[in-house]
Amino acid sequence: MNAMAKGSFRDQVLRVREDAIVTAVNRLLAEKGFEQMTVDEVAADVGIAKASLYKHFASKEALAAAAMVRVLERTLEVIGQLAARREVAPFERLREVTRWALRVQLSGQMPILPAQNSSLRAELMAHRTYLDLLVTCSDRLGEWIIQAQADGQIDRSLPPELVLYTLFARACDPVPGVMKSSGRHGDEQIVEWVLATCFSGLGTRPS
Amino acid sequence: MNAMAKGSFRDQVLRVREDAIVTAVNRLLAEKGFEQMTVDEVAADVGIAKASLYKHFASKEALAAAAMVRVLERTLEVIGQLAARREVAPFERLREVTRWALRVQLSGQMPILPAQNSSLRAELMAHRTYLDLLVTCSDRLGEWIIQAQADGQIDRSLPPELVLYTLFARACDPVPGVMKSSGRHGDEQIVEWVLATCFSGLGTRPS
DNA sequence: GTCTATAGCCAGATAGAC
DNA sequence: GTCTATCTGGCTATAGAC
Repeated sequence: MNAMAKGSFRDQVLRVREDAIVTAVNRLLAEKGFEQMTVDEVAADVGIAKASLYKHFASKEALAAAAMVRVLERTLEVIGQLAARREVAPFERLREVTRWALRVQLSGQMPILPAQNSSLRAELMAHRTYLDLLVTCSDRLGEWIIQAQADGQIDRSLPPELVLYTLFARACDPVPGVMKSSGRHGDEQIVEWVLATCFSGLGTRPS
Repeated sequence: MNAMAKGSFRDQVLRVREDAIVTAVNRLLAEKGFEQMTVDEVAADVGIAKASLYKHFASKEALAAAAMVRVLERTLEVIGQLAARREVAPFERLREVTRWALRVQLSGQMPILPAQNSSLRAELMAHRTYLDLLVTCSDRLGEWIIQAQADGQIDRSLPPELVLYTLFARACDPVPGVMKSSGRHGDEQIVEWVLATCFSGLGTRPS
């Protein structure tokens, strides 16, 4: 939480440690969600005492918020990279972002969407950095959605917000995980199938 | 749990009470999920003491299992009614089942899909009635899926199990609830939009 | 800043009177 | 079967020594 300066050696050690904490939290959030994750597990995973965790982060909610912030930062990086590729149409950019999210999900590193009633929800809604990143992320994706609708590549009768929520939801969908747990299919194959159901739907095109 | 006989008056009273319990559990499962639901809430909602609940159901997991069983029974009823309408194609039947599930979800009565790691999961996997209903339900939907693929109405490149999981997942998707919470759209409109994203996808058909 | 030990709380489950 | 009162265990968070 502190130690933003990267000058001294001690501070760098601190940053590395906090990064390890956030990584552990991120993995546990992906595995079991906020309520089911215990601070003891996080401490054990990082290899330090629970009390030490609380020297870095004020609460369990703060731990989760840090992980959510990092996910959003990475998402914005991916969005930025795609935005630089001017030859890629908005519709394809949305597909690429979703593809990236599905891969992260299948690798067990996508934190579960905070439930509508979670105690986490309130804290996140008061977390400036998180909210700012979320809004930025939504805005950039929202632009692409509207452009894709103008291009005739996304159904114009769908409200852009519905499309946005649908993409967010697909990033946390249980379906890829269930398919993976059968052990019969590779990650890339699952990603392509889920992408197909998301963008093309279950039905075939009428000829 | 007991009192299957409907003979005596006392037993009927018991059945009505247990039905009220299951209804409350069902609502709370839909609202907050298994882990977030507390037995105290259930008792308060029914209007009896917590200890009395445990005279009817052995554990919190047993409460949830009863609710899940009832949902599956109702699902099978819907499936049975659709099966009787021979003029409706399998693809349309799948859409109708999904439409029904989305309506139940929006009315706040669809229990949340049990998470892969939940303590509930283990108990359900040992619950004969639940498993039997789940398998029956999956088999009947699976038949329709395969027929719809043979009819060329569902993408043949998708594994039937993926289609099945996708339909189950859509019944518990957070998207309809989030759309409803904005208060700007009616339930039926939301149902149609979500059905469209599910069966036709986000993209428009190439002409 | 790290640890051990523990406070404080809450939720699932039970005891025992009626 | 229903109640009140209580037990038990697990979890967040903190005290205090080093």
